[in-house]
Order: sequence, then C-alpha cells, then structure tokens
Amino acid sequence: MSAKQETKSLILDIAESAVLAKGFEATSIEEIAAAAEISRSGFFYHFKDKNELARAMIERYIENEDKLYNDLFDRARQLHDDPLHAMLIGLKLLAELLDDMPNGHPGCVIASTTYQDRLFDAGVRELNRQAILGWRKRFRGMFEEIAEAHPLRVEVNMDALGDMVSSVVEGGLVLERALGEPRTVSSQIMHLRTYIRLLFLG
Amino acid sequence: MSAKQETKSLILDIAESAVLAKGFEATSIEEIAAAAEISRSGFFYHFKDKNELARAMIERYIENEDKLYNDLFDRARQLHDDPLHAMLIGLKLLAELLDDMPNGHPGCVIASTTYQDRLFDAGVRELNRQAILGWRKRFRGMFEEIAEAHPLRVEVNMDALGDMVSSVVEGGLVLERALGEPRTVSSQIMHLRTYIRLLFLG
DNA sequence: TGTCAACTGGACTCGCGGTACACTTAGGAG
DNA sequence: CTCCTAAGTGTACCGCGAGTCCAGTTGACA
Repeated sequence: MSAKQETKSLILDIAESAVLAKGFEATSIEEIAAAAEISRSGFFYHFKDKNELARAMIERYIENEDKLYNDLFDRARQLHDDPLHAMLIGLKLLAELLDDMPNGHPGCVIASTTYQDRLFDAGVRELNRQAILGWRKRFRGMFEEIAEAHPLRVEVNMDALGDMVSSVVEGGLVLERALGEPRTVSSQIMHLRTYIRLLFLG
Repeated sequence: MSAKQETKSLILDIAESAVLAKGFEATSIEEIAAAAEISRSGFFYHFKDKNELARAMIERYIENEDKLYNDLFDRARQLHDDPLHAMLIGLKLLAELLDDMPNGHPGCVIASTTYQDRLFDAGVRELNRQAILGWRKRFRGMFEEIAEAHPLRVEVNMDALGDMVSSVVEGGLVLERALGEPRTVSSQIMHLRTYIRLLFLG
C-alpha cells in the first residue's frame, strides 16, 4: 500500500470509530487530523470535504460487511449441506462473533448516516440504499433455497424476510447503544434464528 | 394551555420533524425559531441550549409512544380476551397504523439520538435507556401472561423477547429510511407477529 | 399605574467547515 | 547531483451556527 493509501486508510479508521461514538457532525476534521498526526491541510489533501469522507467511510464499511457475511455463511455452508441448517449455523456464528466484541458492536455506519440524512448528498444516500438492497437480495436468495428443501406452510413476504436479517441487526444495535448492554444484538439474532427454525421446520 | 406552553410545544413540533428529517446537529436554532415565528432570543427564552431542547423532545416523544402503545394494546385486549390473540391483534393494529402514514413513519427520536451520543449529556442518554427498559418491561409482562395460557415449547430469553418489539420497530425504521420504501416497518412487524404465533401456538 | 411574562434586537465570542496559496521535505528518475 | 513529484505543513481568511449578555418592548392583568 502506498503512503497515500495508508494515510487515507488511517483517517478512515479514526473517522469511523469517532463517527460511531458521537455522530458525524460532532466529529471535527481537526480532531481526525490530530489523531492521524497530520494537519488540517493534510486532511483536505486526501478528501475534498466531509461528504467525500462520509462516502469513502460508507463504501469501506459496506465492503467489510459484505466480506464478513460472505466468509461467515460460506463457512456455515461448509459445516452443513442443508441450506436451512447452514443458515441456522451462520446466524449462530454471527451472534457469537458479536458477543466476542468486548465493548459490544460499535454500531452501524449506515444507521448513523440515515438518521443524519440531509447532511449528505444523494450519492451517499444511494450508497446506503444499494447496500440494504444487496443484503435483501443475498438473504432472500438464501431463504428461497431453503424453501425449496423445506416448503413453507405459512405464507410470508420473502423480500421482508430477506430484510429481516438487516433489520434485526440494525434494531439490535440501536437498543444495544441505547441500553449499554453488550449482548443485546446477539440475543435478537438468536430470536431471529428461532423464528427461521419454526418457520421452515414447524 | 398558557402562551408559554403553546410556544414551547410549537417549537418541539418543529424541532422534532426537522431533527427526524436531517439530524439534530444539522437543524439550526435559527431555522426552528423562524418556523415558529419567534426570534433566536425568543428560542433561548424557552430552552437554555440545544441539550435542553433534545431532552424535552425525547421526553415528549416517549410519552407519546407510551400513550400510543397503551391505547393500542388496550383496544386489542377489548377485542379479544386471550392475551396471545390480543397481542397478535395489537401488532396488526400497529402495522396498519404505520401503513396509514402517507410518507412512512418519520423515524424514532431515540434512534436518532443514540447515533449522536456524545452530543448529549448523561441525562438524555439515561432518558433513552429508561424508555427502552420501560418497553422491555411492558412487552415482557405481556409475553409472560401469554406463556401462562400457552406454554412455550421452545426455551427463549424473555427479556430479549420483550426487547424484540422495540428492536423490530427500530430496525424497520432504519431500513425504511435508508430504502425510502414506506411499508418496510409494517412488514417487519408482520414477521414478528408470525414469530409470536409460531412460538406460542406451534 | 405599575408589574410581570413573553418576548425582540443587536453586539459579541468561539469553534468548525471550507478555500487559497505559498512553502517544505523525503525519495526516486534522469 | 539535481530536479521533480507526492504528500504533506502553516497561515490567513470567510461564513455560519451556538451560545451569552443585555437593554428595550409589548400586552395583559391587579
């Protein structure tokens, strides 16, 4: 990685944790620059404004989450041939992963920005939308595969079922942050897991 | 209501919709005052700073939500004696109520502030915490009553089940905002409803 | 007539985002 | 050895919004 890429990546690390801790607006460029041990001018050399920082942050966050989901559910599939059981294993792995974070999950960059909408340009908003739609597609696909092996007896909205994974994670994170209780998200995921089991196995 | 209370309430109305539309930091006192047709000084006559505005906003929001839940589940209980069916009816009523909002639910003030934590003092954070804990207690109590009539065959974390109502609403709202799709929350609530049904009726 | 509640208006300080631009410094190419 | 470029630094400046201070106004009511 070039020096430029290293600094940029360092800025993004610092920005992400600061933004999740106190919000985007409350995080000053001054403090990001100081933490990265560069000057304010140095910051503007890498990002023309805060919007560009936000966009880069979100892009990186989505890539990381996608990679995490890929690894996790690939691993789950290696552990069990049946798509339903692979999903149940994947959700358990996800819950464990979240439990292993000592101070709880830091929060979701997307949720953080959706509640500060107008600060960001249309590009940032579209990025968020595409990320959520991507996860819907991913999980909907998995649930459809499951439904082939384990026919659903209850009629359900499959798009909404796909969304439910993101929704439970996002909702759990809001509660976890508000409560300051570290295992809140993982408990919610375990309930989702029970739901999936009941839905396809009865 | 006194003139003072009227103005205060007007300011809170304006502030709430602006904050949900674009975030707390992005909402200036200037614009709130202008919309309320008072001066900046007038605003500071009612609230000593933005923190006090946030606190009042959240307090009012929690009161309103509590009242909404009370009305809704009382009504549901009038419609059915069995606590499980009352819960299912209540969730359906909640979903319908959310669907009837033309532009989707405006979002949750609590979620909005939890993602902008450090801006607010400890009092505001504690207020958020107590609200979520209050809802946990409310729904946990309802689920325990249900479990007496319909014994659970699956072992579940009852605190987390109580939290699940708030979690599904919060998560759904994040997705609804990010996607711009109005019926997202209500679909998620319908999935929660299916889960409750499967959990207690099999 | 005086008092008080609910304001208005203006001046000021600070911190932050953002712009502009001249200058520096380390490392590689010629 | 020199020149060039990438990756910065430092300084000055603008405008905006939060928050403070304070003197003055206006309408209702005792």
